[in-house]
Amino acid sequence: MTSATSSGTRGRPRSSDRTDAILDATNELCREVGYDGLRMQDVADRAGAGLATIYRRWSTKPELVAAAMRHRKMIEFEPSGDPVADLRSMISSMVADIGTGDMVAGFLGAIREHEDLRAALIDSVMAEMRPTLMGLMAEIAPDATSLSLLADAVPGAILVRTALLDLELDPAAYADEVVELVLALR
Amino acid sequence: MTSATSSGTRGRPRSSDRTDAILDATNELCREVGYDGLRMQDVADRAGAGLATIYRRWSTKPELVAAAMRHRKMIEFEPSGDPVADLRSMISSMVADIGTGDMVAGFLGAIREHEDLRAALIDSVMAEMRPTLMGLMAEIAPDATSLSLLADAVPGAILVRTALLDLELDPAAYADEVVELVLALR
DNA sequence: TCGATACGAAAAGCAACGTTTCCGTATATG
DNA sequence: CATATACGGAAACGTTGCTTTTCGTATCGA
Repeated sequence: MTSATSSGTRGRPRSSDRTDAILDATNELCREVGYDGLRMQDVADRAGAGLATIYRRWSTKPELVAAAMRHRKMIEFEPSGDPVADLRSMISSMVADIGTGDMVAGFLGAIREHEDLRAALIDSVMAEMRPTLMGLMAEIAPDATSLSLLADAVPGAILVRTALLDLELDPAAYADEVVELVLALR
Repeated sequence: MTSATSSGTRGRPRSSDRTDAILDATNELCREVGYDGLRMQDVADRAGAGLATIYRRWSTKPELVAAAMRHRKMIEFEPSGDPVADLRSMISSMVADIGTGDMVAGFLGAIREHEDLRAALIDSVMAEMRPTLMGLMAEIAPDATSLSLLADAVPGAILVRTALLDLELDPAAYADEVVELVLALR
């Protein structure tokens, strides 16, 4: 039931089974209760692991969360050729991916203190998304000069509405709002 | 050196001097280190007060911070008649007021747990600003249909750039970006 | 089979910090 | 003047939650 990462070392190798279970549990809990609400003991319980098994791999909570963030796969996005439809579907995924207010809120506090966590969050949430987003918008409104502002404002409004105002955000409806704005820039 | 709030009660009255000093210290420290970084002991030290003097007035940290938030005066804003100039100046003030990333970041985590704190933050930062912002944008681009999205996206982009990306945001430059976007919607 | 290491479970260790309490002193009402 | 409360300073209390350690057992390489 285990696949070993057989190095040249002696003794029982670590189970990549356990590693994945822990990272998955971390991601699930992050989404459910946010960074602050995440307890190491809860991660262990959900993964069916012991605390020692976690700390053998990552030495602190932010390191674990950063690793978990990098572990989850990017939003898969396959362009259909219709930039408006693509933009719409991408924004929808983005809303769903950013998730509840709880999730993001705590992170913003935590990344102040842990640079590696910030990097992981940005890589996982922003870095991949931003060029795609700008590319699609540029296809729709080629002459618009404010696209880099929009690239920050589109996720920013999600943040304001979920984390600050605590609204339930409908992915499709939000996508429509953004599409309408970009279309107005043609 | 004190002005008393002489109620019908007996004993030495509380000094409004001390109340103001504590609220001011709270606001200063919030701006410097954010909500999470704010220590009750530090508030007391900066205000030259004792912890008992704080807790005699507010029973918890979030209550104190909420009170401090409501205590600071709104952004004063006097319309000049030129909506573009007014929008520019208003956005500038907004960037300066929202302040460093530290400030907002911790708040987003804290307001999840303290509804009164959320209300104070929204009243102090968003409530006053939003109608003014939308009004100015509507003057500039009367036919635009995306103004309510922009009303969340404009502060949202500030959030993303300061709290998430940790960029230094130049108030005037950011105001220019927003103005340019709104002008494109005419 | 032996030695080294991993595993889950449980129990300490321990540091931070909000909150409370105590002290001696100051300042109000009556 | 007597009483009640506020004040600053400092110490104490209590909780929370990350991190470490210990235990008996399991699983790998040699």
